Amino acid sequence: MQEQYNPSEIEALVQKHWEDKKTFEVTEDENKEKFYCLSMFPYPSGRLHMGHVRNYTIGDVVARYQRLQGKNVLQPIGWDSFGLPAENAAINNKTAPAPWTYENIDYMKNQLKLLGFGYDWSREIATCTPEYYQWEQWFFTQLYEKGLVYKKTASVNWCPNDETVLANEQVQDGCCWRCDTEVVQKEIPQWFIKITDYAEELLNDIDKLDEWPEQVKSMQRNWIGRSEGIEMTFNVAGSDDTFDIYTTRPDTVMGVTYVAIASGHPLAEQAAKNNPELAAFIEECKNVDTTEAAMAVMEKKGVATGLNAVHPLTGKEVPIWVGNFVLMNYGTGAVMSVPAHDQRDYEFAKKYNLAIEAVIKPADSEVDISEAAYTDKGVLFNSAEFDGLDFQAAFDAIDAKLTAEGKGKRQVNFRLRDWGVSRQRYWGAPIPMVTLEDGTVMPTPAEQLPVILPEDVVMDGIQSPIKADKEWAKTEVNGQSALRETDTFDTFMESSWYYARYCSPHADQMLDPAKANYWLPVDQYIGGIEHACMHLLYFRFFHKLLRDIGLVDSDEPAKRLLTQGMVLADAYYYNNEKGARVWVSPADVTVQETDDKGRVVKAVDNEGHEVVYTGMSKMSKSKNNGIDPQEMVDKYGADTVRLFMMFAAPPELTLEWQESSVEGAHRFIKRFWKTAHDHVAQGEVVALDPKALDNNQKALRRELHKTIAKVSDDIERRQMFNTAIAAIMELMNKLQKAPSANEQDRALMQEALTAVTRLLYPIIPHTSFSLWTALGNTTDIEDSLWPTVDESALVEDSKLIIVQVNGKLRAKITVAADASKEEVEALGLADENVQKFVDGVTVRKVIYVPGKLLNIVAK
RNA sequence: GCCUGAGUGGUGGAAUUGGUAGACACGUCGGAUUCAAAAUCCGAUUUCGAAAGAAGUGACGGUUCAAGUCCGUCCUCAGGUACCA
Repeated sequence: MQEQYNPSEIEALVQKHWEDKKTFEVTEDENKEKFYCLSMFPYPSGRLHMGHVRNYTIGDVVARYQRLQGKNVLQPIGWDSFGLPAENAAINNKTAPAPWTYENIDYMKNQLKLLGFGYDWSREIATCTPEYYQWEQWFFTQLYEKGLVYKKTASVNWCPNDETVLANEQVQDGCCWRCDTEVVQKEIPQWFIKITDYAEELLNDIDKLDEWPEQVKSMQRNWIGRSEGIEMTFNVAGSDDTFDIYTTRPDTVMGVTYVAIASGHPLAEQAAKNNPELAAFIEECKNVDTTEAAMAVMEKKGVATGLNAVHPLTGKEVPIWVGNFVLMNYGTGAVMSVPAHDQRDYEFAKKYNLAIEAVIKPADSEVDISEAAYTDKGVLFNSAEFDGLDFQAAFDAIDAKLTAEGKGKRQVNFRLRDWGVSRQRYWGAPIPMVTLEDGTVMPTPAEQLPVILPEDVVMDGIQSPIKADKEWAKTEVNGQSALRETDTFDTFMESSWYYARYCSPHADQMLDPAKANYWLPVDQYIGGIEHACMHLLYFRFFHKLLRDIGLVDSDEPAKRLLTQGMVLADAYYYNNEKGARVWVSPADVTVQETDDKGRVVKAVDNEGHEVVYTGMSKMSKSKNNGIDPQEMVDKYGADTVRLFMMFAAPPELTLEWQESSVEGAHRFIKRFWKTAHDHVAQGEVVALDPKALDNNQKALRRELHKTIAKVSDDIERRQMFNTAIAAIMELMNKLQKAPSANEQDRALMQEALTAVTRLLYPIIPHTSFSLWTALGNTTDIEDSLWPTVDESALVEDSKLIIVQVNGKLRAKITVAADASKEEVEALGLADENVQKFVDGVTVRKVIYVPGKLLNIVAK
């Protein structure tokens, strides 16, 4: 054994051993308990950043821990390799997305290997290969046959200058990020999958996810957003036209003073024919940013159509307005407005001088709507026969009346919308649909799958190469000439089923059900909290689709979920001559001035541009603030980086990146190495005889076994790797100072070091692998078992009791472990310092928490 | 705007079920070792105070023998907000 800790040498040797021995390649084994540990696969953006290191280290810690529990552990990895950044990089670097992506995969794969993650590389998949996406195309055609796929028009961001569709991320302050032209909305036909058919099940099954964080479950419940309400029909006065609205507050319906419809509503278009002001407003609405956040904060505007609607209950006429806040694609494209009891309607009514009629008041007072709407539930008034009813009674009565008159019905609605999967981009899986000469739209026939995406293309930055090349779409189906769909899938499609493909990555079908059912569901899934709603919902949805097509047995894809907090870093940009933002890596920025709170006021980059500081944000390609771990790995070794990352914070917490304490992690490993070396250098040890230990040795052994218990609990149940490491550090601090004078001292040290080596193995596997052998073990540490707690070593004969007077700490006393309340109370009251505080006052009450605390209440 | 989190020393964080606030580290300061330095080792380190003690977990209020933890109102930051992944 070498005296000096030399990480680069150790890590290369151990990694080669794993590779030669195929240590982490696994097959189905019915004789062993399986454990499927999965970290969300990376987008191959170029280099790993600290968010990846965190994600994959957590996964590797869990996988290696479970392996030492004797389980058959599957830990696969792959690449979520379609997506927008590849197109941008291709344009900037004058290459094509495919070679850029494959180069990144090669580079990042090597980085993952250098970090020593125990992946089964034989299962590696890249979603941009036809071997993968062909099954997604096949699956989509199956969903089409089942009636779960349909086409409708939906709006996209359109840059009129570049004549291209922009992602939300590519729109900044309403303008194109490349040319700063104002972006408009354009309606185009797109494919949708009916996730809403599964809304109820997706919502109900959240209750089965008892090992998912409450945070995620709560976010998903709200995202799905089940509501109970009433859909009712309004007639247009003086015409046969009708339109529907949905409300969750039917109790307020008697207070409707106007209705608002979307600019794209047929009634609006009709009314605009003879109304230039309205026509202009509808045109203006086309430029409204339709993202939810923008819609919520924008100025609410409207124009009257001149039409009136007939109130379905009162028969009174109320004006129909076009509102920029109503969208044709969501709900019915029309909303009823009750300004007295809805704040948005209230502000709108005030602005345009529309009537405000209160119909709800608190149960025991009058309602005041002079300043704002009264939005609480209450009791109806000014509501004819419904006066005096509360929310639920009014709901039922109004429902009954509308139903009886055929003007409305009770309905459950979801906030969740169907999943639009069409993208007008090149670097994605082609959507396997064709349009025949006669206009028939149908799935690509099975024998023509996969629809291969050509990789040898030139990106002009404007149009997708498969749209630009008019020949690409031409094909023949059923003896007719036909045109292929040139849109590609949303990349969330690929990431929705990769976990299942890993179980049989080379199967010549979507997945091999026997293998999938052996490994699934995933036992531990790990990924960023930013995926709480979208990816994690699509992932659950796809599992149910796979189940309903007969490929898997289970209802949910993952038993346990750990959502890691994001790694944030400072982000800076400057505007180039075109007005577009250029993001600068924080590594290239010098801060010149900060305010009194330490916030950055002035900073410049290496090229002298004054840059704008936007605060801490998620490490990402788009903001160019990812910190590459490579430099740290080169300097300190993978084990130090892993240890540092796990020690820095608990996994769920957001981590604001700073490199300062990496030295401490490195020092710890060096001390661990030296302690082991010094011990081994003293030669042979005898067997430990617990009965022969003196009190100091017993105390040290108790610390050891307490640490084993704590570390096991911290890793398995709590998933708090930082406190597991802190506990090991505390133990090591004691071991370093432990004597080695006699045989039992050394036997105890041997027991401790072989235990600590395994406790640290999940976190610093290379170092532990080497020390395990150095400590005289003849098999690999991967084939050993996790240390067990010797309960007899934990027995204590005395306990420390905290003594408080009126809740304030006044003494700490040591009592026999089996002391009664009375004994502890007597000892506590007898304490000199306690006496000082109870002297001259009456003891009113004594609270005793057994084995822990005594609180004397005195006045 | 809405949904979901977070806020504790100079810094990262600990306090697991309401029971010693600041574990474990980083940094800083002092010391040992050294011709000197690096590395290493030892000690101190929430604030005020000589001490006794007091104050203290984003702000304000409440519940309790006891609150970082529970309740209410608010502030700040982060994530998501359906085409970044």
